[in-house]
Amino acid sequence: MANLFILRNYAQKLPSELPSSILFSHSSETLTIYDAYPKSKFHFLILPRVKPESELSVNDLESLKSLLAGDKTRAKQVMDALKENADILCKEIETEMVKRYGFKWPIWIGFHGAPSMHHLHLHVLSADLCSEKMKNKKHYNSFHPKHGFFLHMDDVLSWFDAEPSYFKTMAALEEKKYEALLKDDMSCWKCGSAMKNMPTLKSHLQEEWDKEASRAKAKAERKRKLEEKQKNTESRAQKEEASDAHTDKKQKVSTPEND
Amino acid sequence: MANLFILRNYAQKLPSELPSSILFSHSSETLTIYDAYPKSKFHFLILPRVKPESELSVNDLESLKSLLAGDKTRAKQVMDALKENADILCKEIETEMVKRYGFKWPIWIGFHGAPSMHHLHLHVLSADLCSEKMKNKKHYNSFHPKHGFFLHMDDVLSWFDAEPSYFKTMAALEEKKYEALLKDDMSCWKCGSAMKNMPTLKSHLQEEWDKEASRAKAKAERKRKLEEKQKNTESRAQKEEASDAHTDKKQKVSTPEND
DNA sequence: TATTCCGATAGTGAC
DNA sequence: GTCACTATCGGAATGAG
Repeated sequence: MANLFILRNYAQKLPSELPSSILFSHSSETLTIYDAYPKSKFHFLILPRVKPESELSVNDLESLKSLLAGDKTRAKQVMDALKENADILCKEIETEMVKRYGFKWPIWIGFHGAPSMHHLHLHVLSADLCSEKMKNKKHYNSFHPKHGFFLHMDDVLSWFDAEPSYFKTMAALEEKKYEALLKDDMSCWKCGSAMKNMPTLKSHLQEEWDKEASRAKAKAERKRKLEEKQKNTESRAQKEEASDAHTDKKQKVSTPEND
Repeated sequence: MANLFILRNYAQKLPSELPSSILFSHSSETLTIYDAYPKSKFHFLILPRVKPESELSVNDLESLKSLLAGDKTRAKQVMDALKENADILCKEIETEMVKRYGFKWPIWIGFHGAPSMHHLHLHVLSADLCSEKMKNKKHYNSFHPKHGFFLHMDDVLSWFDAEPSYFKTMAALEEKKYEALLKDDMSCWKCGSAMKNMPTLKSHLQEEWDKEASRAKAKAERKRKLEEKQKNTESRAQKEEASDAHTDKKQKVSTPEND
């Protein structure tokens, strides 16, 4: 992504004009592309498409800031379209999580408070931040879910329902304020412990994810065994039913609790 | 030189205890060693030896600052011994310059205003600052002959003959003041032009030395030819003398001027 | 906060 | 200002038309 305007470029094209190595999917209002430098195991961008017939110009769609500075109703329509497609994307990511890793884990959906690249883009990425492309503090802090630079979609949507003065304050999106956040010391987004450099952070994040994977897989294994047991019980019950049709010992098995 | 006390260690040993890879020569009062990380084509250190019978302790010899803070007469004796051996060393370096490079160039003799290594050490180095070991700004500024951090021996000796108040001021050698000099922007010690980074500086210094070498060799060549011509003239004169003994056309040939 | 390249800068550990 | 190692920080170029 040497070109700061490449997203704007994509957003003005027809889906058929974009290679499948870039475009993952599309809707009438949005394009979903692979982030060229994924900062998590799964990382996509959803862009609002630039349409000649739309009342929103390419300049309105420059960024979250420019969008929120314009007509609020039209802004909300763009946000809703992005949100809708993010939710669809999440389901697809989850399917792929199970296929590749055997379990699901959370997904974050949000914007950067002070993006570098032109054209509004919604980040949809898995909650791990484990990636070779995660190379420096700015990368990391920009996706830390509690640090303030990463603006969760649901939080941004809530601004629309708040007091107009609050909306106005949040929508100002002062670059300086957000840029400063990127220089802060790093901490693990999961356990909160201080991380003094990138190598340490990256090892730690890998460990956190490995723990998460172990837990999830153990849970999946318990569930599988329980279901197997239930199945046996059912088939035994069926045999018993067949041989002793006047009794019914079948009972519902509750799903194991989260741990 | 991972050990900050290694010079003190050397200074307390007998010359016979030091390997020839470290010790170049010695006198009753001094040791001349090879700088382990030469910042010029020739770079030596002269250390005052620590002697049990001396009135100067190892602490007096800790640094130029500590030496000048003590008895002035004894300090002057140490300085004179260092100076005497530096002058001898210079002659030996010059001989080696001619042997290796075919010409001589200046040699700097002086102290660092704020040394890191313990035990007083006088730097004797050729005026080029061309060396693989010259790696950063601090290295360079610490030997720049006009920057202030490098204290030329003759200047330091002149303090002894100045007003006591001036001696006291200069002898204070405030570390903070000298350390600050090392952070200044770099400039060529020869032509004064600004040098914005080390690679640029090092190429430039190499060019300066190459020019100097060309000039010196051209000069040496002119001298050689002139001497040859003189020799021919002489031998012709001898022949003429032999054949015509009553005339004397021999005349002195002046050394060519510096350019 | 697009990446990448280059180089300066900063902290550490050395025995 | 000892070195060597690691990592961070800081500027500049970048590509396309």
